[in-house]
Amino acid sequence: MPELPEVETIKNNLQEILPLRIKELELRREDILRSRDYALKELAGQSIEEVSRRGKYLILAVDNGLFLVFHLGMSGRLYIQEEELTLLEPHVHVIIHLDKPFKLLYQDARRFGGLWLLKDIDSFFSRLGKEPLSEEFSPRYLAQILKGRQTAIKNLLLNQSLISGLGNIYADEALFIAGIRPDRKADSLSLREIEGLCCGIKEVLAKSIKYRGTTFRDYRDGRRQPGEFQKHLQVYGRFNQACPTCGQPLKRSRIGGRSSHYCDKCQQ
DNA sequence: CGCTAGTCCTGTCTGC
DNA sequence: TGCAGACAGGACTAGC
Repeated sequence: MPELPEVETIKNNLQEILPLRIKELELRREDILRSRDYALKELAGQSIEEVSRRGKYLILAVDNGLFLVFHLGMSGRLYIQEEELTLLEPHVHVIIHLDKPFKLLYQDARRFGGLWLLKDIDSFFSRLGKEPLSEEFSPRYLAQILKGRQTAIKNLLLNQSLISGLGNIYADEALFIAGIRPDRKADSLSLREIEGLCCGIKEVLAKSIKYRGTTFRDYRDGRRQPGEFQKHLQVYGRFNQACPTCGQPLKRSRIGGRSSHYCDKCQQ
């Protein structure tokens, strides 16, 4: 699914077309709306002035203080389509009709994603951990959240209440950059390894944003274009292929129910 | 509290 | 070609 770099890319796409005046939000499947602090009708005639991201969530700020929050789950897409193009792809669950020659579509085959209509986003996002690209996300913070944890480091990187925005792809890539096996107990990392991991996380996320995210299958950006970072992945999805550093075939195993990709030789 | 396994969905790929 | 089963980028929960 879209992880931090993919959601950031969509955010950047949408920022270029602001402001967006909403004519109507058409909800084509009720269960996509996860919770609601206000009625859909309140959105009519309002304008979206600001788009932001928190973890893997995309936040559209409406000018009367309301918020539209999307999470794209595994297969969600949020993209613009010309207004006169009435033919819809399957699984388009939300259409935001705009005062412009295009509309904003939310498409999600697996429906793990969803939409929240919120008045107070602070409490909604209070359960999320630090943003990995922020200055606050430091080796010191990482050391603090690893301390005493017996779970595999990979599991910890995916825990959104500790670090918000990392998913399976970038967790594997960051661990490879840092030379740390994904099944290492979190508590067993040295300070040096923690520093390397902190750098690795920031590095891989920043680079992926530069390449507009990773498209394995489903992901598309706000213009419905695939990303390019899949060409730069070093371990994810490369089971049995040569390690980019040492040439040995890469390994794959299951950690916390998720597939993990790593090099037996380069990661300790 | 920490952690694991199961669950929600559909689409795609693999192997028989 | 058909079909069953595994698997997929996430996150919540029940239960130990």
